Amino acid sequence: MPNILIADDHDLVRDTIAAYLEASGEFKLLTASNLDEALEKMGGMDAIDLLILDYHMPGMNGLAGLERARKAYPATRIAMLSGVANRDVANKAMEQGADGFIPKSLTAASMVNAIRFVLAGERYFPFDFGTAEAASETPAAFSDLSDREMQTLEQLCIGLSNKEIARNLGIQEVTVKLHVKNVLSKLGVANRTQAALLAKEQHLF
Amino acid sequence: MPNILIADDHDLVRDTIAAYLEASGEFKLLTASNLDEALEKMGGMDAIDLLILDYHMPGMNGLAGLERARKAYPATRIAMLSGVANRDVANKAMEQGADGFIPKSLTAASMVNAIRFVLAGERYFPFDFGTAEAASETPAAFSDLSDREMQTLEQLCIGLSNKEIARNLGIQEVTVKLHVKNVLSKLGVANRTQAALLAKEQHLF
DNA sequence: TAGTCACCTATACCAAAGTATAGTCCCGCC
DNA sequence: GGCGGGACTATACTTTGGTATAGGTGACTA
Repeated sequence: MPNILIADDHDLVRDTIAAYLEASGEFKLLTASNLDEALEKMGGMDAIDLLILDYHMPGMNGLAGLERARKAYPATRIAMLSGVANRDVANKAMEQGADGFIPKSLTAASMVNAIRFVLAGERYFPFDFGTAEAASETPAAFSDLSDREMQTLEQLCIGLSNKEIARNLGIQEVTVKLHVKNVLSKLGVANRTQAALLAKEQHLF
Repeated sequence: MPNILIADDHDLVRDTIAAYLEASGEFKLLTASNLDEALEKMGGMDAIDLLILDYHMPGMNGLAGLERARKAYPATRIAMLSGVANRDVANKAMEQGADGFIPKSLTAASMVNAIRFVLAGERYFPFDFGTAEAASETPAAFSDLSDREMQTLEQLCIGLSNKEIARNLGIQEVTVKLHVKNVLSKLGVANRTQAALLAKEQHLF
């Protein structure tokens, strides 16, 4: 029977999903409440066939945690679990070596199918997830941003001033102003606060 | 056997929790994916003993949805379910007539106990939840804000300018500047963007 | 009654944010 | 080669944001 290790910081969610999967009689479940605990348990038991990681969980830092897990266990199948991530995040996860992506909008039955799929060696990616719903794909506006503009936006999202951003990026304040102006017009917002709020809402940083 | 209606927009979370509860053999479960659907199902079947509402769900608008549900069904027991809410939100939920508060940090077994509790006519509130963890209680800084300052902060959180805020609150722009200044110093942040981000991070608006 | 506090307004000043225009450099592309 | 685009800088300007100080009102309270 395949061993599955599921890591999610919400005990309730993790335990009930684990119980649901175990009830199917097809899998053996282990759980962890953060990335470090998950990696540790992997070490003790190398017979884990599938590692399921919650996108929002201590130690993850977005997709950085996925990379850590992937490097530590290049052979293990890894699936991402997320309630908020949009399609672009899912795409990036797949690029970074995830074997599957399970949005929490999936039904429980579909999740089981997805897991069977991944365990069979396929990669599971629900291309249709969230299509019709509101703003599930990163709005086109964000992909229009150039590299520098994106970096600037990232700094805006910590509430930094133009001067601080200039120092951090090693450029002049005037240049930052230019980038900020472009960001605002490309995102269609009126000021830096709205830009930061919008980016945060889309879970970009 | 008591009837429970659980409403959560994440199909996966809702279905697995429902399955878990049903597996206990103590309850009969119904589900809904948003508040309107939940209220509708209540109407068709007035034998619902417990309504479980996710704090973040279409139609909820924070605790406004709880109030709607409470008004529509004054006699039904209602519990809130949340993965992010802090203790202050939980307190407010209890004040507004919730009979229980279930953080997702609870274990599955504790949730069942909590539900038994609520169905028995008690009010369930996990006083210890999130005590030791990071920033689970609304930082003191926020409670220092006066009414007007709080209203001003709320407007900041939509990225409005001082002028717009002044118009919305029916006061002069200079006054808004005063409120903003006070908010910044009370929250210990450098500018309006940081204030907005901080408030959003604490899920205040 | 005096004190305190939230709230509002006013004037004034300086710093920061945002706009506009123009020009340089580099790189990839037709 | 010429072209366009991204990144960067510069100058100059207007608007907004944030600080400082001072003063007026009403409400609640010692």
